[in-house]
Amino acid sequence: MSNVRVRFEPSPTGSVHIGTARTALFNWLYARKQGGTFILRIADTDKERNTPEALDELLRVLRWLGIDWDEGPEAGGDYGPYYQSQRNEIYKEYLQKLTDAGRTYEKDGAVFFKLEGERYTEYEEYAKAEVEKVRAAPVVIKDLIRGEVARSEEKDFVLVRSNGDPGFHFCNVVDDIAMGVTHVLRGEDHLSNTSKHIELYNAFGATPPVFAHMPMLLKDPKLGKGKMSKRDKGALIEEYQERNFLPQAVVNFIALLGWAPKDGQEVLSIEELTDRFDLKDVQKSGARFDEKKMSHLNFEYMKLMSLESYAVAARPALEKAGLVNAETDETYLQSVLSLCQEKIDSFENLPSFSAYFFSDAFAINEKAEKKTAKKEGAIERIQEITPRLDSIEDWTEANIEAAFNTLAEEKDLKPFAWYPIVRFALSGTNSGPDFLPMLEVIGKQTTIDRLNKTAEKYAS
RNA sequence: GCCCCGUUCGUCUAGUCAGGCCUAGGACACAUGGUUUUCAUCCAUGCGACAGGGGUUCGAAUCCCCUACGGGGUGCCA
Repeated sequence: MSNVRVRFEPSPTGSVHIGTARTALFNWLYARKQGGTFILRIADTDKERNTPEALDELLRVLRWLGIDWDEGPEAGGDYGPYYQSQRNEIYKEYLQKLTDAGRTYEKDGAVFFKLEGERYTEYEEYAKAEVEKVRAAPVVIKDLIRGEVARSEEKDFVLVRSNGDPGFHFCNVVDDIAMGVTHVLRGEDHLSNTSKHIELYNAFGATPPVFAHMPMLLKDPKLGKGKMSKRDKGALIEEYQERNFLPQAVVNFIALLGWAPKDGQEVLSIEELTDRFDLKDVQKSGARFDEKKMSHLNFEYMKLMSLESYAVAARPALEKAGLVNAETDETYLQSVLSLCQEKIDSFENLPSFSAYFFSDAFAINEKAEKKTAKKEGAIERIQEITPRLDSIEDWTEANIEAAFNTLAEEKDLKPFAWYPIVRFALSGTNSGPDFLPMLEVIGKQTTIDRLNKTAEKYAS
């Protein structure tokens, strides 16, 4: 194991944003690639917004994505506690160090960090007020993605709020020092704040970690400006869970947001991602999320699955639609699914595509109805083929095909004359899986019943 | 306002560090055609970008400067 130590520090305030998931993933990927340690640290200092349910949800989502942690909640570790709400003694201790060094002062009940340098006041447009500023020496941020970035802090900032809670910048740096964090990978929104953090490292006499600021995930321009927010469509991992996306597809997709492997391969398992991952290949500019590409990746994974695991993954969507239940015969389910796997690009579309295999109460497509059942001679076609099919003893694809061919020869037509109307009678639509296998799977009795029913219904 | 980061097809990106191999490659999307005598699969083809301007150079997507545009920060949020 290398000495690389990275951490992911989410605040458990509800659902998991796709950008949060990406930050977790990139930290995890880096730790695994380097043989380092991945720490999960919970930023739960805001008591009103943090709930135990939200924390459970967070852990559940991480596990669903296949992200595990070496230190943190439920995993333990030598640098705990891993909840910021339980680290007050440590914060007090570190605050004392700064106070002893003469780097703090109190104002309005809060504790501020005192920058070093010449002081002056200036009218600031942003604050719309005269503010005190400091000409502090620039600090250099060593960033694996952006190179060296120089920036100077110009205002003292809050360490401990007037209600006694330590603030983000302070907790962040103290925890990273105390936990021996070596690399900090986070969103670009923290780049400007990093000069505060380096001021703090310097004040503690600690060596800053190596930083890597990842590009922002941007909102679809049609929806507005700026970074993607939790309210935007596609922004929440939970949405993909509900829509029965495959976790490996979600992981693959978010890994490709702001990063690309050198060899250009796009469909990558989490092992292959780990193997190829390199911070040098992370993009500098913001990335926009494309649901179509996400679906495409999902389909690629759906096609790669064995029929057994495909069936396992398909069940939730089919059960939600009320088409299958625990009693549904697994062999039948798999034979239906074997027809769908190559055709259908998402589990959320599976129920509408396959409903008629499980229920007689399937929807009737009006366009298909017009093109088949309501056409001249449709009933005759059904009446011609039904007895032929009924007389088949061994209901196999080959025998079914033979029945159609024999009839077609007798009538001097092509089997195609019967296919569409039969497909419609069985499925209520004019599209679906390959025709003959579909009949075989549906079974003889159901086929005959539906043909008779359709003939009756459109007889007048 | 000030500070920081960025800018290659509609989108994700390769190429930029070490300038010529780039008439800029791939993927998704889209369009057309084909296969599947169904289709949402599959195959083929097409469409489509170096933000603009100036420099440096024999030569610039690649290096430098300016402008424009985008993003972020500037919170007793994280």
